[in-house]
Amino acid sequence: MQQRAVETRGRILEAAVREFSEKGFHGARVDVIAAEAGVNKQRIYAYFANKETLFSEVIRHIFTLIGDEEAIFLDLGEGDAPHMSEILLRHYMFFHARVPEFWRLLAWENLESGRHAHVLKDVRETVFAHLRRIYQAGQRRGIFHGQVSFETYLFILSAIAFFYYANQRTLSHTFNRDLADPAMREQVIRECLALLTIHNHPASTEAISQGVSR
Amino acid sequence: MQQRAVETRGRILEAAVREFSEKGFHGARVDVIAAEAGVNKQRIYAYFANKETLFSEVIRHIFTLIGDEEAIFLDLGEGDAPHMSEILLRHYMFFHARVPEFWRLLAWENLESGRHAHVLKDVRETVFAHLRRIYQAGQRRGIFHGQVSFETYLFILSAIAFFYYANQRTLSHTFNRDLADPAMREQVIRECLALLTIHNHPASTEAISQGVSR
DNA sequence: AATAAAACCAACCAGTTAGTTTGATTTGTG
DNA sequence: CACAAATCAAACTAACTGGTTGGTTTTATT
Repeated sequence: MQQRAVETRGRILEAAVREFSEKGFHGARVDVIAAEAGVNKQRIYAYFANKETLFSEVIRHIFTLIGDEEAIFLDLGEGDAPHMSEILLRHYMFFHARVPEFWRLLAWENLESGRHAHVLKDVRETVFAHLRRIYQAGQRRGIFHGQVSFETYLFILSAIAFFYYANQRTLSHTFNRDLADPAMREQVIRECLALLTIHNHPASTEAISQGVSR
Repeated sequence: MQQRAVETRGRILEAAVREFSEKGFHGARVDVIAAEAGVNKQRIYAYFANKETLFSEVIRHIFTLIGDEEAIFLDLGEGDAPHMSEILLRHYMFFHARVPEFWRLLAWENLESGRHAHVLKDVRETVFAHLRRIYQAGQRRGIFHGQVSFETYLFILSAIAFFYYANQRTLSHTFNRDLADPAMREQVIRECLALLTIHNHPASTEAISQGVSR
């Protein structure tokens, strides 16, 4: 495959990510992807067997991306346990804001088929194993709840970040608050961290949620 | 409209709820809805202007349902504050398990358009106002965090329940746990409640998450 | 029994869409 | 330059799908 062909294939994939994440598998149009990529429709079928294969590649592409970005967590050590919740929550919140294609495709995927769940697992395994060790060390030091497993802990953090974006429209309406506003997001992050942090002295809680410089 | 017609319209709506919640607006097929309702396709257009109107009715129907079921919270009083988190979390977890059409349609709606957000707001306003009063009274008694608003509190509970179901496939895979198993669900509920409850004595946390008879 | 609403049957229409084909043109490389 | 890979243009097919139509049958009501 020549360099030019590689680039064309790449442009198709990028356009497909946008189209599929916006409208899902059934709503997406192959002709739109071709137009958006500035490419002849025929080229799509030159590089991808059919619409479904293209969709699979899109999922694989975007699921790999979150795995790659999570790699920075490998730099964390046991000493980072006290502010690990904040680091993780901010990472996911910002990631979802920066790459809305991810949470959208994840949502579509869970609604429409769920055939690509294994991809997500594969790209995250290593980092999660690393984080689990830090968490368990933190548990022994009393930073994290003894009865709350690492899985549940990470589940809650993921749930907060995902739900904040995946239900932004309905939430903004229901609570009469504009969740798209960064200031609002900052407030929610602080409050969530306050709720998830163990406070040894329940009376004084001013120290928390002041943010950690990164 | 005769009684028979009312029933036919009802059967169409029920079939439409199933079809739309399974496949979303674009994936759903009018012919399938007709077949599932055991009704002639023509009847659909006798009672609903078009596919989009039918979809709106479906959303309205299912959004009203959650509002109706939340009405039992009106029986709660300030004395229930200590176990309010448990009552709410269990309610939403069980509701999502019993009526998967709700979280699915909510997810579709947020992905596909978001035009019906106001419906959800309208049906929940009254109950939420009631719960807010209990929450704020609880805050004054130290049961809930002083810095965490009622909105954020309810947001987290909703996020946990929604995410647990909306991402069940990917989560089960990633964490190597079968979230469809009721025992697993029970464990997650307990751990989440442990994480969300204020513990005055961080060392002893056995007392919590033993469940509250309802 | 008469009437009208409700429902059925089945063909049909028009627009859409994934995927193909044919043939011409451009571009990079030996 | 010569050749092959890459791309374009545009028409085409076959299946699908939302919605309609015309004529017939069933069912409830008076």
